[in-house]
Amino acid sequence: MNLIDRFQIPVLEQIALRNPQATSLGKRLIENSIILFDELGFEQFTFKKLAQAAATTEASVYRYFSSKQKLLLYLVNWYWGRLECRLLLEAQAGAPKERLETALAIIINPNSADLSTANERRLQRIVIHEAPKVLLTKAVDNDHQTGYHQTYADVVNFLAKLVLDYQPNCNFTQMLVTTILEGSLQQRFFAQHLPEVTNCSEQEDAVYVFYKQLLFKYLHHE
Amino acid sequence: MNLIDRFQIPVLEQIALRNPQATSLGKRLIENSIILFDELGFEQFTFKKLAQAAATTEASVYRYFSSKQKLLLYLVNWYWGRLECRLLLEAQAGAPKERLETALAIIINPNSADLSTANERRLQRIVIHEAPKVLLTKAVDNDHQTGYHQTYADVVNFLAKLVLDYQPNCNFTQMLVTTILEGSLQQRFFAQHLPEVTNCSEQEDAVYVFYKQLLFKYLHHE
DNA sequence: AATCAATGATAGTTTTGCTATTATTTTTGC
DNA sequence: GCAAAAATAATAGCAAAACTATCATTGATT
Repeated sequence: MNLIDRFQIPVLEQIALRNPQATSLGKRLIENSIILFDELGFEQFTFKKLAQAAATTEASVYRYFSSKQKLLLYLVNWYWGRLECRLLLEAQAGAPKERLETALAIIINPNSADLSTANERRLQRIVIHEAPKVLLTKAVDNDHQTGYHQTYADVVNFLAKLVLDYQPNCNFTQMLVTTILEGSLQQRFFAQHLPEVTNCSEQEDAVYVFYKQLLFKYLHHE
Repeated sequence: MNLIDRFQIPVLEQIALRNPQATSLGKRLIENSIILFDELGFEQFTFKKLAQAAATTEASVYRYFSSKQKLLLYLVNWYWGRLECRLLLEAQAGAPKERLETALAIIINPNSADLSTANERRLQRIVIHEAPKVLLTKAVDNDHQTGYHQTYADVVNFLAKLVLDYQPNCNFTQMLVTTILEGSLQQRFFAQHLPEVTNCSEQEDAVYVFYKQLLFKYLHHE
């Protein structure tokens, strides 16, 4: 077990009814839900299909997650949690500018270490395609109060701190960070599905180049 | 009937089974769906509830829209179509910089003319909260091929042209435009529901100030 | 007056999301 | 190693949502 897998993400235990990482069935559910969410999308995904894929029953799935929304929320939090972990490990040393560049690379670069496995790549696709569906809900205020979006907020605030270390005069730190964070994910979607509204081919990493320019040009002018 | 209401949005007729603007029932459906999508959200919205609100039957609703996804797509296209119309009317004259500033104000400013009615404000909230749910779907490639997202692409490309008029050396025009377009909508959501990841209060228009800075700082450096 | 399109009224189907119950297996404490 | 407890399987069932179908009625057109 490597460092990143030992990183605890506190939110996760609140979202699930019981810890899926602790049992063999639980792990099977997570594995298969990542595959199914990726392949079917949120709308076509059902607990019945998940149960079938994980060789269990619908009722058993409900003992781990009270709804498919919660399950997706669990996966999304896992993504942000691991990203936060990588940021803490890799973007803590060096000069402010260097740390900011490292952080940006971690957030945006698709060729980085944590996308090395098929599941990690699936997980990022899930975040890109499905995450808004558990954020843009009438339940968002309750969810947020319960802490279900705290990991995301933590990532934003970690990055905001890096920005302020580099450029203490920056006025709209969080807006800058979320613009880059959300924008870079969105560009990947556009690149694949609405190519005429973006100018990034997925190979040469135009997304990284653009957002790096955007970030540093904005900060240099302050 | 003012100028903007006479502007034809070609996509709309393809999305609906029959033109809802042409009949009294159709208009009632549109009116009430705007209210209901806004108040219930996409998930809780049903054709049964819409039928009840518009004093008709579920079957009749299905004669106008084949699904609630299509109805939402219709409303979202309407939003972008009207925005495109305003851009064409108001951002065509003057120096490139001036036109770009006007366009930005049209896109971002919530106090502008087209948000004067309650329904227009509802429509913008719907675009903010619900639009991703008909974009981030497994049907997106089909939808896009059918032209269901063309109005959005048109808006993006209109803005991209303004950017290029102002700064012909800009490399990532579309990425810049979508970043601002999507970002500014998202900030309104954050402001209301996850205030700690943004720094805009909704009153003094920080969103406009920030994205204007971001845009022009990026372009001046080219 | 006859016709045709739009709407109303009603019913029915399938799927999803979820709950409940009981049986069986597995784990845990002693 | 055994009893108790917990987890899971197996199965059934319900309410609502998302449609589809049918036929009667109204209302506009010519």
